[in-house]
Amino acid sequence: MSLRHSILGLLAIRPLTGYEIKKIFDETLAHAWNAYDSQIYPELHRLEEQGLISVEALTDGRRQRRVNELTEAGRTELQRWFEEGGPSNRLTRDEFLLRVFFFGLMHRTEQRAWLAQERERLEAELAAADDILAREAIAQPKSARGRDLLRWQMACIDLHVAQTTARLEWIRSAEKEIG
Amino acid sequence: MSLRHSILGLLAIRPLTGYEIKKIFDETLAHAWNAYDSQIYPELHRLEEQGLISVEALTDGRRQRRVNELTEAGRTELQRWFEEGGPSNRLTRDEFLLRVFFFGLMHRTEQRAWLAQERERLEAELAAADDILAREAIAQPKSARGRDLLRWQMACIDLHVAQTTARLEWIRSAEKEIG
DNA sequence: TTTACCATGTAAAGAGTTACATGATTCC
DNA sequence: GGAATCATGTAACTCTTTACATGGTAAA
Repeated sequence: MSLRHSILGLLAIRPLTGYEIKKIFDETLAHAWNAYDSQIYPELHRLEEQGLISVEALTDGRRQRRVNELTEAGRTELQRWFEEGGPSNRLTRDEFLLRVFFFGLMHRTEQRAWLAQERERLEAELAAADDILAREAIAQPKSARGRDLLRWQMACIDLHVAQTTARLEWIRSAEKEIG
Repeated sequence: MSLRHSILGLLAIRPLTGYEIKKIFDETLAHAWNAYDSQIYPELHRLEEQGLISVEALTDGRRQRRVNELTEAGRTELQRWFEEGGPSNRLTRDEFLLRVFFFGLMHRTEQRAWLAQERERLEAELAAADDILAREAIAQPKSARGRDLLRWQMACIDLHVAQTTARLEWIRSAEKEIG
């Protein structure tokens, strides 16, 4: 149930609409967790039903928005998640590694084509991550809390960058080896 | 549909029973892909229905085994997967990174406890990977094909180790920073 | 005889993906 | 007037997880 906690976590920072949540998922949180609208909106309704968030339905002019805010019960649940620490027993599922595992079954040309494609994809991903890091580097949150939050959010992207870089280097050396 | 292709890939090496497939998943392939028995057995039945594998039901004594073998159609499908290269649009879902993202919301003690727990988990994982690598290093496949297959399988684990090491180093530096 | 391993599944619930559906507002 | 963005959803399907269920064989 990490979708649930990723939403509760965002709402612990400030109240948000479903649309804003999706934007944060796509822009910043994408390196750690992401979800489709069609998963987010129903989950918000479930959270409301269970009293973990409260919703204020606004109608500015004729446009409707639902602002979601964490309740005390929601804050408690988030805290529980932090404390549980979680065994995180999830089985690994990584299509990239799966293809590498079966690389010996592929033809040389297929190997080359796939490596080149993945290299380009990862390079683009790294560039996008660098953009975010550069943009946030000039952000000057006013509160100490804001600084602390941002610092770890950036650390999360840093780690993702480090892992992606390891993968990219693996690709480059594999490309050299194959020739 | 990567479960399907991970199974077809294994059967391209040699015919296997569901039980053997699960063992390979757990021992070697676990670094790339894994699945529960309850997912593997039904998938084998679907693959048979669709003619991608053929099954020989054996009864040694009173014990039953179903040996699964790739058909020509199965080999074609696997080849299609290799060629398609795949956009692999999957959204990222990494509970580790998710927790890091929200680290600023956690208390110092929770941060410390969680980092220590994850560090131990990853250290154990690395040790297990090293075991496999050491075991396979002394394996001497007879055919050139066998050597090539094994080489990339080990490369897959190497990459997983590199990524895990990056994560572990991040944890260690985070632990130092928190104090 | 009991433990570890071999061997195969079903059922129900939960999570994620794709496709469909609608309409308002803002900026060029 | 059209494109981009704001804004919220439902339905159907697929994939994954957890729990349940059964029985054989080999070695200590």
